Amino acid sequence: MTTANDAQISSVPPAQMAAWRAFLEAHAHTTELLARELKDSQGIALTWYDVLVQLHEADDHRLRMQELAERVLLSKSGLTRLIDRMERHRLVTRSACPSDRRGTFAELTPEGIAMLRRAAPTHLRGVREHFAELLDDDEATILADLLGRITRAASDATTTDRCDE
Amino acid sequence: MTTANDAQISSVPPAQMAAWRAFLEAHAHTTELLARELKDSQGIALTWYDVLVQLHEADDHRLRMQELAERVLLSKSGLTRLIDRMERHRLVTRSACPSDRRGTFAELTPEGIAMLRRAAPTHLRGVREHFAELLDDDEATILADLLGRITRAASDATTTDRCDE
DNA sequence: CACCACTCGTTGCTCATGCAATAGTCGCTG
DNA sequence: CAGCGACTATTGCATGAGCAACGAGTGGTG
Repeated sequence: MTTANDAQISSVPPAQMAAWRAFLEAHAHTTELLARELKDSQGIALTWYDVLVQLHEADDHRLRMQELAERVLLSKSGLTRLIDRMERHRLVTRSACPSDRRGTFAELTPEGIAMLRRAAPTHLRGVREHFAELLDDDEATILADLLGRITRAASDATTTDRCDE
Repeated sequence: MTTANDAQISSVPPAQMAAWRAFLEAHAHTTELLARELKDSQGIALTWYDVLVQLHEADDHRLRMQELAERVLLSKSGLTRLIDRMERHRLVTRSACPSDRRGTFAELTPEGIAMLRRAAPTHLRGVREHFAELLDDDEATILADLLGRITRAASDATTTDRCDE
């Protein structure tokens, strides 16, 4: 396509490629470790914990399904089943949205709050031990900045590529 | 609830917590984007591409199942099925290991190599566009260093916690 | 050389997730 | 105010992945 096919193949500079691989490895290993620690200590999956946190941070401890799906980085249907399972375990409940009858709220139950309180120390200890303690404040700030830049670019690409791709 | 509990709950400093969330978001968005680009252009999943790359980099374009599983960050059984599917598509073949009759090699076929050549430009363009171009060389080096540190700590924790947990 | 603990890869099972299609609802426009 | 396009959540379906159990094979020890 261009003068050299090889130029295209080697088009990611070595330092950036190393960073990319380090990024993938770090994510896989840390999340696997955190997921296992949480499962072993409380018997719940990381996705469940994430739902509990998001709901806890929301007004009235509840969110619309769509909004929650975006926050926990899951598809709508994926969230529907996840909330099904958590509802069976009494950690959340569904309730109708009065102002829009299409809408459904997922809301934290007292049991859900209790579970969050039990799980949080385990999870936060894990994040601290396997991530936070390895970074000083400056490094953490730099990291958040770099990764925020990457997220924004990816989000832009996702929203715009309906048109320009 | 109490001062002690709060201390535990807030035990990850803000800068590090922000970095952690940025880390999770960046990973979710970039991998989803890259996976979709690869699927749209070549019809293959990111895991397939990863297998092709790992085999291509290996001596004789082949690896033992176990070794390959570790490199593509998948469980043994997960890799078994993945190689099943790729074998059906003629991208890889299995062959016996002569020196250890328990062992199996997964080996790249010519079709596999061809697929890799077709997919690589798409994927590398994606990595460049959505990741590499957003970092200068110094930033990439810093990032690889920080994340490498995190990976090493997680790997250590994974291998040692059979004993100390 | 007989045994035994370990390793390797596969299989059965279960769970988790995304896509496409669907039913119900909303609100705008003619 | 009737109708239509857009949106909300759920469902059917197919795929993907891990855990535990298994059968075959290996290598070290008595």
